[in-house]
Amino acid sequence: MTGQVRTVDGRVAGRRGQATRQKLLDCLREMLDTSPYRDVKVIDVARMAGTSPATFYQYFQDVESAILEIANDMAKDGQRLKALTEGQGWTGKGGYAAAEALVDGFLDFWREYEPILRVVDLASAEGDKRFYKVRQSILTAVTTGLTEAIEEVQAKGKAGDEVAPNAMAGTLVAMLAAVSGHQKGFETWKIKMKDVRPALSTLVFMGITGKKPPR
Amino acid sequence: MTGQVRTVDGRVAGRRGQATRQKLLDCLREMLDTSPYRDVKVIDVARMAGTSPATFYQYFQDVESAILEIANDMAKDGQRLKALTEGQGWTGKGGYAAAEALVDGFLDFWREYEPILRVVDLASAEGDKRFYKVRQSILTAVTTGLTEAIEEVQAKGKAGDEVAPNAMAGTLVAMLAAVSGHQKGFETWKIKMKDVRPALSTLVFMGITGKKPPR
DNA sequence: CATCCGATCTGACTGATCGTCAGATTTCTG
DNA sequence: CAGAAATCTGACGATCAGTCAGATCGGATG
Repeated sequence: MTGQVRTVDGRVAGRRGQATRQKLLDCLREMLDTSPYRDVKVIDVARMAGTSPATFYQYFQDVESAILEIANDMAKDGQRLKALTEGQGWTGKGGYAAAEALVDGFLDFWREYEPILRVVDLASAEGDKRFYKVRQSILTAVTTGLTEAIEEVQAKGKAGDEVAPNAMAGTLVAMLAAVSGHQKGFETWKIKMKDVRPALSTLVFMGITGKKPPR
Repeated sequence: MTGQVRTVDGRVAGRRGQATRQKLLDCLREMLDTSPYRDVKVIDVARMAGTSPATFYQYFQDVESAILEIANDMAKDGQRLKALTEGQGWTGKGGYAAAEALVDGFLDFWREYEPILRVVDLASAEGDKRFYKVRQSILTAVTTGLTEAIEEVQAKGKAGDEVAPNAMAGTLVAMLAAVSGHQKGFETWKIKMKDVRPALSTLVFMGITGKKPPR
């Protein structure tokens, strides 16, 4: 799957090439930490990496492609979120703990990759399928996990015509992603993340079980 | 508040000037509908408006400032969302209907201003205070409305140490904004908006009342 | 209607970045 | 160390940002 690293013109990159490429990616990521996406210039990234713009274009089609690369690595790391939906039952006290773990996992993950996820979100919303795919690869795992959990709960209960499990799961995941992506915003405002965590956990729990969490 | 329209160098714009300015804003908005934010060029906007780049810079500092202008108009329109949290009680069947109305209001609003909201979201997350303020002016009204609703419900009930009302409200609003902003994404995927609406309404209702909605 | 004047627009320019390519430089191989 | 392969870069044409002085427009005046 993860084929060898190649240059734009298809040659396989050697040791030195890989190092340069990686350095460019690192610098790009740092750049995104500090500058608005719209203002990230190839020339700045190259300068920071101590190389020339031409070198950048040897390894990447354009800035977007390079970010996509970083995003792919991130998505690989993101697969660990999947585990947070599996294994434990979702009812009762253990269920609420599971909800809390899921929430914390999201918050941490988003905090770590915040600038990249911003770009991924934008590009996805703008219809770029490559980025949409990356975003989905992170969210899908969690969404399907939650979908199964909801289906299980609904099967157990007398279950009338409930909310569609996958819609509820998708909504919960979108909520988690959104709040995670605006952590700074919340804190700049009058809302403490300390209070947001239980709010999220409660909504996740209620979305899955349909009940108020136990105290 | 809404002072006269001024050029960059402080002169008050007359009829012709206002028309030109508006045309530029319209073209910019159309541009954002079709091109990625990062690719929107002043020169293209000017060309589309049948004028020259120099004219653009007569009315706007840069592309961001112009978008901010559009965003401000949008925010003004967005104040109508406030009404959706007021007036009706949130308990029982009427409460669920209110939740549905709120959800629909959000979905419609976001659909209408999608490309602008994308940029507002990004710029806010990137720390641009001007855009953050616009975003807040839309969300705050709704958030405070919901906060009051939750406080009211909690006061009525025996209310132990519940979730912080403003955190819950902020979370619900973030959820609504997120899902609204990814409507296309949901549909491209396997989730129907037809199913998402009740999921959202249910979460809103449960977040406020702590109970499952009545059937 | 001719003239004038402020409002408005634009051609033209400088500087910055993009994206490319041929050729220089470095590293590897034997 | 020579030769080949890999890697890097200076330099270039094209595009866009942003500025300014001067051209044009449109209404007011006599």
